[in-house]
Amino acid sequence: MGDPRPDQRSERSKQLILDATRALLAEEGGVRSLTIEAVAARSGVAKTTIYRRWRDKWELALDAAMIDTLSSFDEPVDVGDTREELITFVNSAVRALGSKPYGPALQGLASEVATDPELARVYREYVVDPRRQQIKAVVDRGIARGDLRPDTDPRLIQELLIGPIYYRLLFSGPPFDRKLGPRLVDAILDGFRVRR
Amino acid sequence: MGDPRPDQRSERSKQLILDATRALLAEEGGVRSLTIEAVAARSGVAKTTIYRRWRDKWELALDAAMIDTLSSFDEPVDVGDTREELITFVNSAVRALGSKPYGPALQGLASEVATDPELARVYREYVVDPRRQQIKAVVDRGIARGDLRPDTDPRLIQELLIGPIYYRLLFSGPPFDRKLGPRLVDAILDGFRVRR
Amino acid sequence: MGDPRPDQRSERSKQLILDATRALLAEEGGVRSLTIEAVAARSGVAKTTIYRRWRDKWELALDAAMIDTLSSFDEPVDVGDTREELITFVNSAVRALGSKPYGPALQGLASEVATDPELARVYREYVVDPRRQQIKAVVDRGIARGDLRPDTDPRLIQELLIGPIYYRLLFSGPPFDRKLGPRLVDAILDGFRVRR
Amino acid sequence: MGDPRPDQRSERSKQLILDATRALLAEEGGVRSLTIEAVAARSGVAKTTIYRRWRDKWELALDAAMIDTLSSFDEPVDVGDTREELITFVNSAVRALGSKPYGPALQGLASEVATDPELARVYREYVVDPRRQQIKAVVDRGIARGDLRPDTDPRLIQELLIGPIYYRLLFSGPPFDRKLGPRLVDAILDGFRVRR
DNA sequence: GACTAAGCGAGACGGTACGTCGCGTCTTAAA
DNA sequence: TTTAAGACGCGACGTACCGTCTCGCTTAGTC
Repeated sequence: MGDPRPDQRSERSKQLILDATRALLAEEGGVRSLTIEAVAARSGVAKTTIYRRWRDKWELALDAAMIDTLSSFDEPVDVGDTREELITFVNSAVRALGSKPYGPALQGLASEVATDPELARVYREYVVDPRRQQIKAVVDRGIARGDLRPDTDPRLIQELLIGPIYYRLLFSGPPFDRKLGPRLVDAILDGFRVRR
Repeated sequence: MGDPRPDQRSERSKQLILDATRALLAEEGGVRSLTIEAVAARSGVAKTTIYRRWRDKWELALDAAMIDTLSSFDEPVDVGDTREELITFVNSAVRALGSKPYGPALQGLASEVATDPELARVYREYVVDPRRQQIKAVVDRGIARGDLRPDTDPRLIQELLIGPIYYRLLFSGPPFDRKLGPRLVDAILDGFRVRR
Repeated sequence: MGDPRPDQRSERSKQLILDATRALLAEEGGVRSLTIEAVAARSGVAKTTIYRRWRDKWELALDAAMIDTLSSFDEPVDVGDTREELITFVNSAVRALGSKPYGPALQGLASEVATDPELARVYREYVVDPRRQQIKAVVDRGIARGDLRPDTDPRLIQELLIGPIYYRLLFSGPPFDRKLGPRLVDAILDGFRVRR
Repeated sequence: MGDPRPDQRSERSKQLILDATRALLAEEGGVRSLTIEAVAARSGVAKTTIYRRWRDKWELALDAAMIDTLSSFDEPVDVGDTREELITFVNSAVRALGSKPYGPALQGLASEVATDPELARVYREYVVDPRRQQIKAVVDRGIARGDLRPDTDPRLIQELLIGPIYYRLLFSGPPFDRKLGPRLVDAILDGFRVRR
């Protein structure tokens, strides 16, 4: 009684489900080919088992796509150079959105995240907020160093750096090349106005 | 007489459909409550009549949402002040995405536009490209006036100004207030770097 | 006024319609591939033109199938031999039901004739009744000759000879060979009881 | 995996579906008023549940109509009298085709059975073949008794007895009275030829 | 030889039913 | 007790044809 032995099948089937989900997301069709029934079929798991763990396919997709992508984000550690730290920050986003299964998954999830409060909460908790922490740290250091203006708003910086990448992913199309990060960072550092 | 009168029913039912679509989009639920059957029921039109004109509910939603929204975009005409022209440009986007039915519609459409090439084509043709023309004109004038650096890339400007707005709409949430436009414009004009 | 205006296009389109109908009936699929829209498309005639002349596709099919089939029925004229006359009678039915487009058409029409009073009326008027007249004449002559029993009921004779052929067409399947006619006739002439 | 699982709901919904089907078949309109949607509505079952078990409405109708009708067919057991046994045989058919829901169902099914090989297969397996077995037994006994000619063909007998009944049901109309059976049997036993 | 109404082609329309997909729930049997 | 298996109610999909209804255009026969 009260035996704290986790059922091993539980963990195993969870992995099977996530693997199948990632495979489906990476396939032609992205979220389109992601149905609970397809995940069940491919993973050899019963639909019930999936629903026991995730509310619907969007949470499942988000979970599956985030898991190893988020851990691959580079922490913009203090290297003494604000520009470089910002590039590190934005490059992680460019890389993630430009590759599978995260890119296609996010294309498919955008509408749901925008629309479903619970999914938005999860997304913000696991993706938006941690990154805000990161950018805040970078900005704070930048201000301390005297690189950035003291009133620099981290949220605005984040939106200016990340927004265009999502915009390309969703509306105006690729590319997601190496140069994108530096160009964005230089733009928001220097601005486009001519100095007189 | 000699008056080439197109089929009146045709035009009439088209309007009924678009009105019903807009009404549904503006309701609680946005694109979620937009089903072809609901549009048919509300407009008093047969499903087949809808399918005769639009491939699926996404094209219908795009059409319905764009029609009067696009025409409400302010043309950033030459007023001799680049900053003001950019604000005019970005304010149109803020206003559109912040109000019904365009905002909710675009939330629902994002995933489809990102995923369906035909829908993307339409969206780019009717939304992205015209706005690119506008921003290009503004940038060209800005360069000519000596306000903007000669190598200023209109696409980058557009993405920096528009991207964050979409990002809020889809991922990080409101607000879409008056100040957003000026803040974005000032950010990309001046940058955040401290001048030495 | 009140003048009968013979429009020649009228007659022409009628022929086009009937030809297209017969072609469709003879095709793989029989009545299944017979839709008013298909007839219109194949004949190059407007749907309206078809509906102007026939109530629905069943009447059209019946009309098209009967036209040259009925005229091909052999009249069982007086040849002095009742058995031979009966064989002539039944052979016409075997031949008609065994060939296109009449056979397939009747397979498709059976349910409608059984169910739609108006169609039944037409069918009886143009098919059943004339054949009843024929069989009555044969029977009358047979009785007069002393070949048939005086109380011989023509309707029963007709049903015994024709019923089995329809039964094969609809339920138990082919063949419709040469021997079928004589076998049926001999059966109902002689019966199967052993004489003592 | 291949486990025979007696799902109780399964059996229950099957009965609900068949009951609703039989009710609709017995109504004014016969197979005309039989749509899958109507069956679903009346039985309180989902359309998909119907399609899971029957390919289309024809198979459903056949199934529903046959089930208790076939079991009501009298077995023409050996009573020492061939005529009587034949009458027993044919009376079952007269009674079945003359009453609901079998009669109307068969009117509606005729065209489909004639046209759809799979439906024909089912019909022959469950209706035609068993009855052929019956008639064969009767004929065999009749020959053994010396009542019937030794070369009597059971298939021909069956077609002569059954064909006319179907013919009335589908083409020439009622009645299906008590006398029909005996008249048919006597006709094929004695024939109409005058003995000399 | 020009006029005019009937007949025509074209095809949009409201409508019914189709057969399918995938959802999320629920039940059962085995492990 | 947790699974796999899968039936179920449900909502919506997109399609096929139905039979009705304008729309001009064509054309025959009358003036």
